[in-house]
Amino acid sequence: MIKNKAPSEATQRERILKTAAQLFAARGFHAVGIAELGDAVALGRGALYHHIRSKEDLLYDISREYIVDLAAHATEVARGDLPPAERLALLGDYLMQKIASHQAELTVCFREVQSLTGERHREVMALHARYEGAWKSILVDGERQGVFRPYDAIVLKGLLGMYFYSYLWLKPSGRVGPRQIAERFNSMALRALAA
Amino acid sequence: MIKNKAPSEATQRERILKTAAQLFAARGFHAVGIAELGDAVALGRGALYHHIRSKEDLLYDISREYIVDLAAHATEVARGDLPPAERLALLGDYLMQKIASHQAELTVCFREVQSLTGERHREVMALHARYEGAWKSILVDGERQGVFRPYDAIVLKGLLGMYFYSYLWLKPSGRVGPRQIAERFNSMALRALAA
DNA sequence: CGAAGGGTGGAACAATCGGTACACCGGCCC
DNA sequence: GGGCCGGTGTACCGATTGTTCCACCCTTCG
Repeated sequence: MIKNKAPSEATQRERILKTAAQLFAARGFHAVGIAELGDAVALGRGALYHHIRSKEDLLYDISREYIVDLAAHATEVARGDLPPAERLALLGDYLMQKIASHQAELTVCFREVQSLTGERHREVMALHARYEGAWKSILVDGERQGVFRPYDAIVLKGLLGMYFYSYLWLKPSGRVGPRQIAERFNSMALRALAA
Repeated sequence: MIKNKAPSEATQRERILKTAAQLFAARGFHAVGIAELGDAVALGRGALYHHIRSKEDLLYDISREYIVDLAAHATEVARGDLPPAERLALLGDYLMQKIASHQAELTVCFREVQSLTGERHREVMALHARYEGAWKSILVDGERQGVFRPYDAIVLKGLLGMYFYSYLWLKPSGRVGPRQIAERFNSMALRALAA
């Protein structure tokens, strides 16, 4: 039956993607070999290659999924008609939640982009730019409405760095959860932006 | 003469370190092979290994030099008796200047630490912690003097992320120089910290 | 003039790299 | 029951990995 086969295969692939993300996040894309990944998922190389196309595709699939998700959410929120400060807080919340719930994947997405090549690299970089563009449009809106200072690309880079860099130090078992972290970062951002 | 030999050898080694830093920064430590590095410096593998001990030592030397420098400067400034806001600005200035003037090396220092192993990894991580500790002590001082809000580790992480992340997007030929970037980041930090 | 020694290039090392080919197993449908 | 086929393990591919070894070259010094 298709019904029995499909889910099993899908979960195998998801398991491989998850394990690969953890290994890549911990030691770096090029530092992890196919053999090591095979051991980690308890699969021979032949079986492994039945589920993936290539090692780089693995990195591509992991990175793409999450930056697409972030960009889609941010684009939607940016287009809304909420006050800019609230839109910005929504982006901050969502970002911190994603990093906290999928830290390995987002570490890969942020830190290992450079290991993609050719068209795949360009595509993922374009998605990163799209995400940043959504933030920018909110900052520009805030300026037009007179609630934010004049838009400054450096300020935007600084804010994104503040949120992004958390993939490095976030502890899943930390005392303060992602919601509280987002709250503090959001209020820092708003204080920095307030006209 | 020793005088003729030593400088030549020293500059050879420095040239290797600089080239390695650029390659590691552009494509990642494990993605760059010794053969490629040899080509880049126009040296055979044998000649190359006459100047370095191992590939990982290359990464260690690059990382260590700059985090030691940052930590030393930050520790000294933190111990000073300037107002906390000014001490913080000094750290921000120095950090941005270093990133701008040695972007490849600091990219390696920040992004490739994970590729170090064993004792070398622990040592460099400890230096990073030392650097962060200097920032923390300034924030705590500011709290005691009543000029900063109560110390919050999350806020510190956010501020450091804002500065650090610039290794990714900084353009040496950018319109705004590192001093102006530091100025804006510093004022953002102070607005976020102001009691 | 000969010994010495740092600097160099290149061969060779075992190990591992990502990826492919193929034989086999087990449950499915006809 | 026989053919089919997705899933799997294993052997193997050429290429490249980091590192070592050694013969050479050139300068310097005795």
